[in-house]
Amino acid sequence: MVSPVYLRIVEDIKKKINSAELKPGDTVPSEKALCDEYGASRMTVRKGLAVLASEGYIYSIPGKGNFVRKPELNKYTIYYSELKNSINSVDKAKLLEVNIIMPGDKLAADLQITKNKNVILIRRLFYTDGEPVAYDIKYLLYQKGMPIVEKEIEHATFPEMLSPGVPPFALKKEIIIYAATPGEDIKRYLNIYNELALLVVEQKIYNAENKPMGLGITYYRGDYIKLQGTSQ
Amino acid sequence: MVSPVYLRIVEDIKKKINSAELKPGDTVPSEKALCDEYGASRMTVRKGLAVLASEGYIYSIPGKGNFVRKPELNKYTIYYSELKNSINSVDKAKLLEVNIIMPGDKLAADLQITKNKNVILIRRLFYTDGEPVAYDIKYLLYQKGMPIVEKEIEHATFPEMLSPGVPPFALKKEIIIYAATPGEDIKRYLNIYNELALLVVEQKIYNAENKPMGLGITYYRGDYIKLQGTSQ
DNA sequence: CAGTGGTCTAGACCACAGC
DNA sequence: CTGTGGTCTAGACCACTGC
Repeated sequence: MVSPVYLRIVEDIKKKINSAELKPGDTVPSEKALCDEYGASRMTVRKGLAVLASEGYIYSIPGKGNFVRKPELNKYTIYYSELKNSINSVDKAKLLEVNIIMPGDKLAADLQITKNKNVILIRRLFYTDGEPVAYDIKYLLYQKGMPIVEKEIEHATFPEMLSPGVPPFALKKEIIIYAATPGEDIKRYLNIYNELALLVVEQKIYNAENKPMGLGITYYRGDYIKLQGTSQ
Repeated sequence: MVSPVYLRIVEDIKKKINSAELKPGDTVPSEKALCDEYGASRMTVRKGLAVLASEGYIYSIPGKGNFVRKPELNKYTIYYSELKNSINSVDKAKLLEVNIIMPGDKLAADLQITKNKNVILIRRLFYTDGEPVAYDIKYLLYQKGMPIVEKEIEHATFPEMLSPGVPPFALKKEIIIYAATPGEDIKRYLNIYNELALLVVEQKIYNAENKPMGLGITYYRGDYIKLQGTSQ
């Protein structure tokens, strides 16, 4: 059970980078030098370097060499869905309204459509342990094959509302996260009687051609939700 | 200017996945079949498949084949630093306090240390256009080479406070995002006179051995900051 | 010019799936 | 057993860099 040569190269170079023996900007030993050091063929060495490159540790400049990359210190990965995330989870959803509306100026601009195009509006309330914890609004462009049945809409996440009309791999998504104080209507929906902050998450879905397919806004009780992100 | 064979393989298979011709769970044509189809050697075909695998499109099971992966619909990438993010930016920081303290129960547990260990406390106020927009607290374990000079601390981000004692590639980080209402002290620091929500971002930094190195909490005026994340 | 990385081949041997 | 992917070699030719 000895690990393959290319993985030993990967591990050795990772160790040198993590221990600051190789610093950002430094050149990694040339492929020829690594061939000699490990007694390996060039393709094997290159496979190891390809792994390091795909993991963001190094990059290469043709004719010059391989170099240690500056780590992206500010990059985090976060898993978010309206109904489930790493810290909290919604156990029930109630459909408040499904309707077809004409967009106002802001919505038409957000969805990059003219104001005479119809938009599907979906409003829901999310519950945890019987308590309302979030108020959710979605605006969707109509897609072929989109679920119109209320049963299907009620517990669907945003991408699920669009598929199977749109294959999921082709979707690009964007979220914007901020805090706000609730207006009177949201206070009523979420049973808020005293001062309480909302965590607001806006979701925007684009198709493969970067055309907006839908906009979603979810207002969470601030004492209910926490989002979590990790680096690497 | 013809693109290399392995990239043509990558693009062709991506197209098939995005157009739902290949669905999650489907098998990609075998390496032998792709060799025949493109008139290429096996190593060239494998290079293309390696790219698709590293980008999350496919995975392989030895002895069985290559398969289309289910897309991670809930995964987002977010770039966050206390002082700068994609939508807003801090232009000035004021150091309120640098001190050495004994941790309370909660802080000791968070940092996984005993209560008799000293912790460095740093409190700052962030400004944009002359207005205070965020209140920032950091708790750090002392590291060799850590900057003690106030000038250096004032405008440093969390990872910068720890390096060069800790090489940046070795750091793992975690953020937790939530909304809250401000207490009296924060209202005073941030000039908040009426109802206003806070966006709170907790940062935790771990070294390569998963030992906590520091905890940071930043309280942003809700009308100031928006965090942005994108999929893919 | 020599040294670098980028692409590619035509084989090889291995371990594992499934019949 | 055949078919699959996983590792590896010893060459080749190309384009680019820098002296």
